[in-house]
Amino acid sequence: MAANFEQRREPGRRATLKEVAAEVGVSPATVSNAYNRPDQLSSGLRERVLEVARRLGYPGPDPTARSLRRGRSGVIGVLYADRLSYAFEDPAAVLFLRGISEAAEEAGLQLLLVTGSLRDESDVEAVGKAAVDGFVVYSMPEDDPSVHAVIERRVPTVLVDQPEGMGTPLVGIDDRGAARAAAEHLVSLGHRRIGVVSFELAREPVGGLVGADRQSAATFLASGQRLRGYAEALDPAGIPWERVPVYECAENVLEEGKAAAGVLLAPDDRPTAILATSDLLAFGVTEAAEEMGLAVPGDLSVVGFDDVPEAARANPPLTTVHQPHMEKGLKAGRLLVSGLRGEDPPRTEILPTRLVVRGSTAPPKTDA
Amino acid sequence: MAANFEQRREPGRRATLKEVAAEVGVSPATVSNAYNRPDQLSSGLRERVLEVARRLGYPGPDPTARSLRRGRSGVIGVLYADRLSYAFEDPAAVLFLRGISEAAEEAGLQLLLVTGSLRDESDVEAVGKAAVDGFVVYSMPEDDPSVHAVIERRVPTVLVDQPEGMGTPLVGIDDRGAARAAAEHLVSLGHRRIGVVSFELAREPVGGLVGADRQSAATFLASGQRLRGYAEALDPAGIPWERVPVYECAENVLEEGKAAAGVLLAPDDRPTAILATSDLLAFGVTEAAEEMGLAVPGDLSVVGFDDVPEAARANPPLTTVHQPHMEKGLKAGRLLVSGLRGEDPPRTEILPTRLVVRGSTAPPKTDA
DNA sequence: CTACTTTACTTAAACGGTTCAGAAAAATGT
DNA sequence: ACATTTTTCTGAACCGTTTAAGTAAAGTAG
Repeated sequence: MAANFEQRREPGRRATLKEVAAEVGVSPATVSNAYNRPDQLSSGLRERVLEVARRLGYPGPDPTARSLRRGRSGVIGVLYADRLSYAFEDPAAVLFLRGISEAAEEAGLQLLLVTGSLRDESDVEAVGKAAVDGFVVYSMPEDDPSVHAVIERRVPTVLVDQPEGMGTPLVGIDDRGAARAAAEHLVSLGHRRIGVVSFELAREPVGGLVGADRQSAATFLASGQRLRGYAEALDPAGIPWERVPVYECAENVLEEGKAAAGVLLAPDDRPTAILATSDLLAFGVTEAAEEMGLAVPGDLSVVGFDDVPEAARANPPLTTVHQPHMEKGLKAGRLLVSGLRGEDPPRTEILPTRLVVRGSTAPPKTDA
Repeated sequence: MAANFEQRREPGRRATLKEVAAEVGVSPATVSNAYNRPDQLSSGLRERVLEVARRLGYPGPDPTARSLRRGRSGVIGVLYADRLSYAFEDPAAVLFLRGISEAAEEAGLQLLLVTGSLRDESDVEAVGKAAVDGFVVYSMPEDDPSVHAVIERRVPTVLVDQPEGMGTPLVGIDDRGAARAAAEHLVSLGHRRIGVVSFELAREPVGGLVGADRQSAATFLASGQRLRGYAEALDPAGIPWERVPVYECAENVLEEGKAAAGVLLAPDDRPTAILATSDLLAFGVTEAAEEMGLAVPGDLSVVGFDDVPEAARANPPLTTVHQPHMEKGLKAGRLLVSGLRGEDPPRTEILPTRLVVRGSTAPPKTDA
């Protein structure tokens, strides 16, 4: 008795189930049942167990031990390419996370944010160290070691915005078709000199103008497909893709969009329109243009991609490709959940997109 | 591709460390060392172990088992009041999460998002079921059972925007002082008829106008303190607080702000200014006002709280109280990390705020 | 009052690793 | 060649639970 009392006061050490059992004078199994299967005990004893637990400061069954024994953790991991902190910078990613967290809540699961392998090799471990029942892999280049690590883990997985891989369920959009529509919009407005601003093409982004070789080597599905989509619209319109300058940004952030614009808008035969593969980059382009004294859309049309909420509120409102980010997260999450239940979810879900024409695009000025 | 076939995951059990050991013909300890302490093996044997592991499809030590044995999980939990999906709706919360995730990355930890107890009782369990080494509790009413559950868990914890509790480290701002400044700003502009829009005052928000009794019973620290701050500025200015209408929103979302405005702006002696306890609510007020044909700031001044990035870009730009959300997350995260290391972190960190006067406030129209 | 079902617990074997205290073998010093 | 250190690997306890299978006692049917 006295010993137990002492233990309670001891800082640091928490009581264990076994200790509670000893104190009550029952077997550990009974204490476990008190928490997990109340119907297996007389309610009197259960009360007594709970009461002793309280007295001893036993916080309930240890989650880790329980997970080990039960074989599942009740957690789903989200693998994101960039540093976690960037995930929160991109409104599209935030929306996606929101969708996923909604799916997680539905299923009573929790969300573990797992940082992808950035430049650093050490972070591949993170995937192996994550105690999760399954993964959602969001927007990673296909050659990323972290993605490989996820596959190696052999847990249910859903890929998002990625090439199909080994029969893993997939959620995505028709990047190529959507990009084509964006480019066609510019063509139909009469633009002939067009520049492209893309985010990372592959794991090690170069940052700067890139040629066809690098473009076709893109391992970041979204980038690669979007560029192809642009090409498919421009080429037939008599705008040879080889002559279209493509700037690869090192990161999907506004600042990089500005930098890109700085380069693309420099030459004398400056483009009359810019296609950006994300709204964030498009905002950067707009900002840079305005700083250079170019009016949008008067002197320069800008098209984004994503249709984040800010796009509609921007000044001018951004013409962009809408995609259902939150729904993408929700779908991905639900697919994973059904995978966890042992069901066999549909292989592929392609979500619809649409071009939203707003105020950032207009016919080019007829150069006098 | 043939490679795909090869990698296609075999159905059935994953190999365990023990099986790998058996196959290689060494003890489990050696396999464990191959992964965790390479210096304890001859490199030749290590190679052999890793090779067999690969062949058997052993994904490396199970994270859960490892956590159990090691006594730590490498995960920090973030407890947020609302449903997880709402956490991503409030830009302030997103910024905070970003700060936290940065701190987590610094320390090589992962982030588990734990949903607080909403209305539902069942979610208190979530806290007990989370396999984490510590918690950051973000902006919860002090009487919330989840918060209590966290304390019960007896793991290192950092409270954010909350009353001090049991010697737990705390990160916050001077809500009262900041709110006072906001209200004083309106007073100095000459406003006499002022309305207040607050988010939840306690766990079970009422939604509607609330009297002094409920106000003083606020368990949501931020709300309570901000109201007191407003009162401290208005009372001495000859605007008796009892006469100031206070509308409690059921949730911190734009729509609720609109609803509040609908009520507050209805009467004949409508306020010339509104104090909102968050920017999100302020946006709602502005939107409602404009729909009612009231110009901001011409007919109505609006002051927010938080200074989320959108505040500066809004139309008109919102006058609001700036607080360093991301830094708050960063600080909280770092405090927790040092707590996990067994260090004894400072008890309390109060971060600075400042009133940012922008375009949504102006002197009241001199009613003719 | 006997045979059979329930109820209320207990036993003991997992779950999948880590780690500390050795033991055996190899390397080093003298 | 012998004592000593270093390297390489093993044994076994342990982390804190859950759960299938079993047992004793109590309840029910006939």
